[in-house]
Amino acid sequence: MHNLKEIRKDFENFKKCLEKRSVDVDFDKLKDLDIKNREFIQKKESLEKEKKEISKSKDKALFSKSKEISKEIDKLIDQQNKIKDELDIILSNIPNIPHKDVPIGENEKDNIEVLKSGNLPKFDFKPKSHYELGESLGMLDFDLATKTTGSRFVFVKDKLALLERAISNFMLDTHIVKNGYQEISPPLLASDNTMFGTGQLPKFENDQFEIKLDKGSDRKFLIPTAEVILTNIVKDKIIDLKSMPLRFVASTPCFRKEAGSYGKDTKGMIRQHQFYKVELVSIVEQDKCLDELERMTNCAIDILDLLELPYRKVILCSGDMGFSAEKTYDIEVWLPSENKYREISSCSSCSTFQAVRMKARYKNQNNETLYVGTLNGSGLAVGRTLIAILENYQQKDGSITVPKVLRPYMNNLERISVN
RNA sequence: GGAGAGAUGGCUGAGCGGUUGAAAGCACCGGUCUUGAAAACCGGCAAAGGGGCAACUCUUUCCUGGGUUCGAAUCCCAGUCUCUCCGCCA
Repeated sequence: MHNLKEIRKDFENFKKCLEKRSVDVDFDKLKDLDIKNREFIQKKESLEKEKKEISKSKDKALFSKSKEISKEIDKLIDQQNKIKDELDIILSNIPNIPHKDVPIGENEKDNIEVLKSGNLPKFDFKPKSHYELGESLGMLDFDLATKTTGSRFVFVKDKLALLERAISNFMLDTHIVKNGYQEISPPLLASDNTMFGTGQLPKFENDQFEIKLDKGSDRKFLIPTAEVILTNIVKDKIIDLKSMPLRFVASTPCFRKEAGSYGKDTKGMIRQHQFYKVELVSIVEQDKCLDELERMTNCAIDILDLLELPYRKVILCSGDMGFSAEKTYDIEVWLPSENKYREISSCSSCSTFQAVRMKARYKNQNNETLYVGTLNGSGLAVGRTLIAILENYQQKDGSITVPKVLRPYMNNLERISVN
């Protein structure tokens, strides 16, 4: 969420910055509401002052007047709240402003490749897709998931289940030991307030799975990514400067309705309602966001290097970025069956956008209270890593060679083949 | 499910109708002292919002929402959350 004070300073510039994201915002209304809001505040405060003085004077002759003022104040508060609510609705639906480094564009076609690494595998046969491989091994079962649950779910069985677990553990260990992240095993449900903090609510409610608890308390949602719950660790806090940066890693299932993507990637496990992901979150001083983004992206890339998978890194254009991001790198892994790169990680700096929503702050050297910077990135998507390994390490007979770094996590298994 | 206790500033923790935005301690920042550090001593230190170019100033805030009162952290009602004990489940 944007800071109204900042917007007010240079309203035209704010408008211009958001043009890059091609969003539909009623700027005139925003400006108008802000002015009205402040008018009401001023009126209210002057009455409050008057009332306070009567109370201090303890002059009985003025007590009845004080009562009248109270009524007037109530009216003003009512009116002011209505305006404030309208203002907040508009404000909470405005996305973050792209950083100046971000290329301007409309969609993924305008993203710019900044790095390419690894050798594409050469096959003397036609490479199969991950679902063909998994099904013929008898270790990916989509039909069974349809029977028990519905579409866009999968049963991962046997050695592929072990592989999935190995991938997750390998990534966690790397980030914890080598990259200095603290491991967290978080709740998989988040309150509506938490979902608001990272920007999933109110705008993207339709993408979320809501859980009904019996008690009439606030709403709960299955987390669409561990980013939500990890970032909100600092919600409503003023963090000690000495404890920053905070770096968290978690491996969790993620749940997404994927509304609006019907018909896309319907085959296989590229796009599922439930998938595992190892997530990285950093909480940093606000001026260190971009440095941390480079660091975080390198942590994600590290995994692909160790797994010896070919990939490229792209910087997302303004139109393709997520709601809360100021700058995003996607890392895409090579998928032989599709003959193209597919997203396996997305690392974003959200500047202070989420911090304002969460009220997450710190005190700097000068004892000023500032909003923190927040970053999140996949390190990596486990399901898609599984896919990438299946496809890139496949053999002519349909077996899969296990990447060297994963073998210690799989009882030194070197090859996955039909039992 | 039954019975209690509680929710106060970055943290711990007093206050229980009228300069209390809130004692004290810790933490933090500045200074004195010291060869340097520590200790000791002195001073500063809540947040949000409004007005002002600024110095500054005003308002709100002691879990949330109502109520009583000229006046509420303090009294009343409702709610949320946390803790302890008993039961239940693993």
